[in-house]
This record gives sequence, C-alpha cells and structure tokens, in this order.
Amino acid sequence: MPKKVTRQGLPPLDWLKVFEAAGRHGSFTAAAEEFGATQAAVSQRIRNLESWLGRQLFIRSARGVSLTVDGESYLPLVHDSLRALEQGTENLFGHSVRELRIAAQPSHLEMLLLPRLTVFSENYPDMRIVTETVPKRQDFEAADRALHIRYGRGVWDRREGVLLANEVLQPMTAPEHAKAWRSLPAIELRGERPGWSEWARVTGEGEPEMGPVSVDSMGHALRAARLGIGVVLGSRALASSLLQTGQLECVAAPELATIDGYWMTWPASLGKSKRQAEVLASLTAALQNL
Amino acid sequence: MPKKVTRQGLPPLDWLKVFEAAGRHGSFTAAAEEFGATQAAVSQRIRNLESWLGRQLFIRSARGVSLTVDGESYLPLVHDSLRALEQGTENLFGHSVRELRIAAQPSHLEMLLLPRLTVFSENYPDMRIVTETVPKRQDFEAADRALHIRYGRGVWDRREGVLLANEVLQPMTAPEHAKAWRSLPAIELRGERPGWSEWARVTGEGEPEMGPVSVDSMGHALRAARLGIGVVLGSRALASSLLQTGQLECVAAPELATIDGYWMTWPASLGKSKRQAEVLASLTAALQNL
DNA sequence: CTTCGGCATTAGAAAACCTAACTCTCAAAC
DNA sequence: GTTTGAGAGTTAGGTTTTCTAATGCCGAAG
Repeated sequence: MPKKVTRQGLPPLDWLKVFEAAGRHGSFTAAAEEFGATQAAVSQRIRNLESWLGRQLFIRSARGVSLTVDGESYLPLVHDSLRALEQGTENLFGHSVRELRIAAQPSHLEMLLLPRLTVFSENYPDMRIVTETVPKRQDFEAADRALHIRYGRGVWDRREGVLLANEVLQPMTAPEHAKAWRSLPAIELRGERPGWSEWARVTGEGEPEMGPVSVDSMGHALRAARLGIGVVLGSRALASSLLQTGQLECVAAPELATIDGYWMTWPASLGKSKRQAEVLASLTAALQNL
Repeated sequence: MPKKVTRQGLPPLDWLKVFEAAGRHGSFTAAAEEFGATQAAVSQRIRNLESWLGRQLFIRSARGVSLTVDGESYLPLVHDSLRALEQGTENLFGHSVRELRIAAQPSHLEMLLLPRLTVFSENYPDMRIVTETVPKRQDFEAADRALHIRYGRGVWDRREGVLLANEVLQPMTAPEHAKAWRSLPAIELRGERPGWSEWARVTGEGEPEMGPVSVDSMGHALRAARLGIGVVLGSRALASSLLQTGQLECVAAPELATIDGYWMTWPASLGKSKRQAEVLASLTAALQNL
C-alpha cells in the first residue's frame, strides 16, 4: 500500500539542493539567502532530509552549523551530481533559458526598450537580451517565438500581451523653441498616427504652418524636432527618455489621446513556468515605467 | 526582484525524476505507474519542465510519446546523475533507510511479529527487518533507537506508540480436549498477568484444579497446552496464530479482559517524514490485524 | 550577565501539486 | 468507413507541501 513511491532510494531532490548550499556555506542563513528564502525554510528542509535519511547531517551550535561525518561524506556526491546536472543543462538549454529575444521596429528598440533595459538587467544580471530588428510590419511573423514590442490595438493571434502605454500625441520642440513654438514650421509625419489636422480638429487649436520636412517614422520626426527643425506631434511614450533628459520639451498645448498603444506580446507557450512569468513581469514593469 | 531563485540554472529537480522515468519508458502512463501517480500528474510535470527549459522534450502522438532530439540528449545526463545520487545515497544511508530494527521479548517476536510479517513484507519488499531479542524488561533501554513491541499500559518516555491489542485472557486447550476441558489440570502461569483465581473471581466460574506444571512465560504456557498437558489461561493476542491454524482452541468459557495490552513504540524522532510514517502505518496495520 | 548572531519551532498563509473527469486524436480492427 | 480503445491533453478544485513571520532558545563574545 505504499502510495507515493517517488523512486525507491531517492529522497525528494529539491531537499538536496538546500543541503548542498547549506553544506557549502556552513550556514543555514547564508543558504537561505542564496535561495531568496527564509532561514526557517532551510531549517525545515534539512530536518526533513535528515529525517528521511535517518541520520543527522549537521551539528547545530549557537554559532552556526557544521557537517557531521555523514554529512561530510554525502556533500561531495550531492555537490558533484548537482554540478553535473547544472552544467549539462546549461550546455544543452542555456541559450533558451537565459536568452530573451525581443523583436521590434528599430525606433521602438531604441526609444522604448533600451532606455529602460538597465532596470531589468539589474534584476536579472545574466539574462541575455537579444534584439531582432523588424524593418516592416509583416516581418513580425517570422519572429513568432520572440517577444514583440509593437504599435497597435492589442489583438494578435496565439499571443498573450500587455499594454505598455497608450499613445498620446503632443506638440514637442527643442527646449530653446518651446516658448515660441507657434512660429516654427510643423514637421509632417506620415503613417497611421493622426496628424496635425486631426489634432487641430479635436483640440480646436489652430493648425500650424506645415514646414518642408516630411518623415515616415516617429523616430526621425523626434530627431528632427530635437535639431530645431520644427515642431512635431510627438509620442509621449517614444519621446519619454528625450523629454526626461531635456533634449525635447512639450510645448504648452493640448494633447491628443488615441486608442492605439504600445504592446508587448509573447507566444502563449511562454510564461507558463513560474520563472518565466517572473522574468516577463519584471520586463513588463520596467517597460511600463512611463 | 527575482524572488525564488532556487539555484541559477537548475530546474526543480523533482521534475527531472519524472522526465527520466518517462523517457526511460517512452510513456507517460508507464512513468505514472512507476510513481504511483496519475498520468495527468506526469503530463503536467513534463510540461512544466519543457516550459522551464524553453524546449520540447517529447513528441506527442496518439500512440504514445517519443523523445525529441533535445530530450534524447538530455536523458543520459539526467539518468546518470540520478543514478549516481541514488547509488551514493544507498551506499551511505541504505542501512538506516531500508532497515527496521524491532526489539521485543523472544515470545513476542515469535508469536506477534513473525506470523504477521509477510503482510508487511509484501508491501515493502526491500525493507529489512532486524529483530533484537530482549531477554529482560530493562534491556529495552539499550535498544532505544529501535521499535519496541512490549506488554504494558502504554506509557513510555520520549516514545510514541500505538496499542496493538488489549490483553484478553481465555481458557485454551489442544483441540481434542476442548470439550472436556474441565477434567484437565490447569497450567499455572506466574508473572504479571491475572491468574486462574482472578479469572474465577471475576467471571464467577469455578476455579479449575491446578496441575503440576507451572511456567513463567505465556509462550511456554501455550506450548504446554498445545501438547495436551492441560488448560491454560491464554492470551488471545499471542495465541492468535495458534488458534487460527487450529493448534489451540478456546474452550466454551468466559474471557477476562485486562487494561494492559501489547504496544508498539518508537523514538519520537522517527516517523517524522512521510515515508517513515507510511512504513510505520503499514507495520502497525499488519500487527493490529487481530 | 547582557547582547547578539544564528538555529528551532510554530501556526497560519501561500503555493505547488495531484486527481478526477473530461476531451481529443490517431491507429487498428471490424 | 465506422467503431473502438489506448494514450495524452486540459481543467477545476481539493489536498498536501512548503513558506513565512513571529517568537523562543542557546551559547559565545563583549
């Protein structure tokens, strides 16, 4: 009637991870820190293991713990076995485990991702971020196993996703022209975003004089504005880091909110394990941070 | 903010046990049986592992599963590592893990334990039972790490225990004399148990004629009765297997219940782990079985 | 003889896990 | 071409395990 025979002769292996760490450090507290858990958790797991084996592995004293003879004999075996597993796992799956592929248009990579990446990297120092530049919309399909950062309404097949920020457009210029922006020529941005005339219509403002410059990407538009070429109807989200560093400035004029936004999406198969979910959550948090 | 970093680069190891079994069998169902769990449990753990690693390990088809290239590469590593751990654990701790030391008086070992041991051994085929004969009461203290089977009222220091059976005394003879037992001489049993006079007092029966034989252990008394030497005030519990095989027979006379009983006890440190608790429960069940 | 670092212990909360019941798919048998 | 059956996937919900937070305890160092 023995019900949960895991495998004859092997204790629950996760206890061994803890034993190994505790033995290596000679301290339950240190081991607990290594795992990001509490000292009590380590204490209990060790006790379980000792109980399972029917022998003490540690000698407890007020100043810390030290291994018993049994523990001393057991540690190398456990250490080596775990090391072998870790090493082999790393060799075979290391790439997929510690690599995050992110596909996006070049300007999104530059203006949304890169400025916020350091926050994430501090939390996950040895996670590699691999970007894949997507020149055109339809090229996203080729990168269907990667994370996507893209502009739209948040409906994509077979993908989960979160909204990073809604698109909010507002006139922006180089700081030195912010006061007298009305005298600047407007920069035209072609594409799916509402333009100056829509802005004028919705806000009731007068439409500014169009200048000679017309670009087809928000990245170029913002750069042009930064150079003092004119006033641009810029994206709050994309301009965020330029605004924060004072390279651009919002002028005193109403904004135009849209229903579109910047989304991060990933294949539904991702994020199922706790580890991945945490990584995703951390990245999301970093990117949503304004 | 990564909270539960177990150990960078190692998946939860218990998933690997399942992977190894599934890979070995080429079947989730078979693996589930090996663990005494359901197929769904295996399916989920494998999925978790695959998700953690970011790669598929099995190819599912309606007829079963087979390893992918990744799985094929991973299996030997996992197999060997687990094998090494299992082997080493067995070498170091095998004795304490698969050995059950049972201390008791010789007659208890013979009449209580041995007849019921096969039931237990069927459930735990590779558990070694090591008996330690205890000639005298006080010798139990020397075997304080072993299980004890002993007669008394169930109060022992630092030990947990369960009552196997209360002591119930009843006149018994060899089967051929059971009818005419009144004409047989009574066998005297010296010791802590109530004797014939107590039996006569409590039940109101006439006290039988005492014969010439007087013994100091229940084992001897029962053996004497079996040989036709006389009628004995026998212990139901100890005589149980003799009664079942027809070597002894209870006569038609009232029984005498006592408040003493046969107890199994163990050091409080034992039975803390699930595995041990199950083993103990199984042994207890076997011994309580009449 | 007090303090302080480190472990044990506990109850209760949180997470992980398992099972039961169901579905889906394919192959083999009819 | 249907039927059947084995085996895997999927869920929701209950159960077990594990973790945390709080507290107690011990002994070494001041």
